[in-house]
Amino acid sequence: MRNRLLRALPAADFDRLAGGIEAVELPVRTVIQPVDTPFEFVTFPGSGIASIVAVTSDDRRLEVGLYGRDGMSGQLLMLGGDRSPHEHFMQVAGAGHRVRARELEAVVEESRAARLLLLRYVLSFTLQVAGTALSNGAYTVEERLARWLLMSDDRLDGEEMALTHEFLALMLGVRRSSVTVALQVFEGAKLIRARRGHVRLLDRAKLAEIAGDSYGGPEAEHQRLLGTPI
Amino acid sequence: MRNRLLRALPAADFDRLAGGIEAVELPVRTVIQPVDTPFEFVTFPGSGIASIVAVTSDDRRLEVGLYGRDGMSGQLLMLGGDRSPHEHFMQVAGAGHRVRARELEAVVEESRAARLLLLRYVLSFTLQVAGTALSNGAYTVEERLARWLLMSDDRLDGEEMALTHEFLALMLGVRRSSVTVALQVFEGAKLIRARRGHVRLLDRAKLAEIAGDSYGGPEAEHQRLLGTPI
DNA sequence: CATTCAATGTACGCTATCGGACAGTTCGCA
DNA sequence: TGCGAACTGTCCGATAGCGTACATTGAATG
Repeated sequence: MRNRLLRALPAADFDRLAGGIEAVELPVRTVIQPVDTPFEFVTFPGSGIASIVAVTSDDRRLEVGLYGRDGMSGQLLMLGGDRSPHEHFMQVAGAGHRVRARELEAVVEESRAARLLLLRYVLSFTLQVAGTALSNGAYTVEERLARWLLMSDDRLDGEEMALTHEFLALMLGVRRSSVTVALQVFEGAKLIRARRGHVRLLDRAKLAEIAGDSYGGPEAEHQRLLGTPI
Repeated sequence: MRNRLLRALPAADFDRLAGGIEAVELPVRTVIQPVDTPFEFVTFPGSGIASIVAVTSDDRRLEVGLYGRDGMSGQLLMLGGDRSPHEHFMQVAGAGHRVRARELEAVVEESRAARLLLLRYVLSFTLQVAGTALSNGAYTVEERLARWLLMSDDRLDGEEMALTHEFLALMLGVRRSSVTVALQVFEGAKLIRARRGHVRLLDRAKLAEIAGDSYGGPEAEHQRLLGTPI
């Protein structure tokens, strides 16, 4: 059980949930939560990365947030919602656990500690989304790409990530070739090592320098509020 | 008392708060909530518009969200936070009420109904922020400006809004003259009436057409979840 | 009523990014 | 082992929006 939220849940609450917890494989492109569909399960990844993507009616897509072992799919459930206008899908393959939304709701209803824990996660998530709004509005493609790589790396312990330029472009809402060029710049500066369909970070510090204020704020707040790094 | 959240609060909870509720004037540029400062009050505007702005270390500013009589300043308080990395300030002057953060926390702690109400507002707010991320990443200045005007107008019942191009540019993270030009286009098409420091919407339907999917989704969800228009 | 300053209109060259196309490369599968 | 599909590199003209500067207008104030 590698998901940080499940691990941080008070033992009594965890035990109450335990019977309903189900291990799941999360291959790349798995849709964890379809658009505007009533919540059935809440998924807690233990590894891999899930993207939350807004879809426009002319079928453009843009990432508004992401999570891995630090989060879960039911952010809006915690706020009293029953569905999400965004799609959640696995951007980097992984595995995790899931629980029926109703069961989690029941536990959270009764346990103040569980509620506070998950709401603090939702807080951290909200800051991340605000950070995405800022990035998209005020930073260049290169800066935004650096931010994205750092955020993903945070959730993967420096593992190599299986990602194509095409996917990255989708996430950032830019052309595929803009990503290609930016990655070349990073590789030229030995900040990353890129191979067909794979990226590994080599120099987080320099990437953070490039990302500037688009990276770091929400992450620091997460650490402060949840008491653990992402 | 025109704030929708205060009005929707169960009578018993409202009465518990009532002693601590204080009427406040909210002139333009009033800072309702300074950056990274522990919450002291939660402000419920009854009129006017508050902007939530992210500030970078090189002092660029960009709006991530806004609220008026539909919202309150303590979004993060409801999630267990004690401060916000964003600045809240009045973009259009108004008036409202405020309560000590502790008092609101105490009421929410004990009243499930109050908690659910305010969390549903936070949900709606989160969708708005995600909408800002989408707008900033995937829409043109004209589309984003149309969205902003509509969102503001929603909170002002068609009143004229006192706004300069400079302020609008700040909100959208674009040049002042880009706003000037876009407003001219709108005025030329008789969608708005602009005078020095003032804008009034004349044709919401056409503006919504221009804004496209950048406007409407979060607003519809708000209606569905809170049971009232914004 | 004159003055001053904020707000607005406009112009110009510049840059990032787009949209789209195409060729080369690598991978997995037949 | 060879083929086809997916991925990556590169290039082109087009364009939205930038940065900056300056002129004009209107409102408020002495």
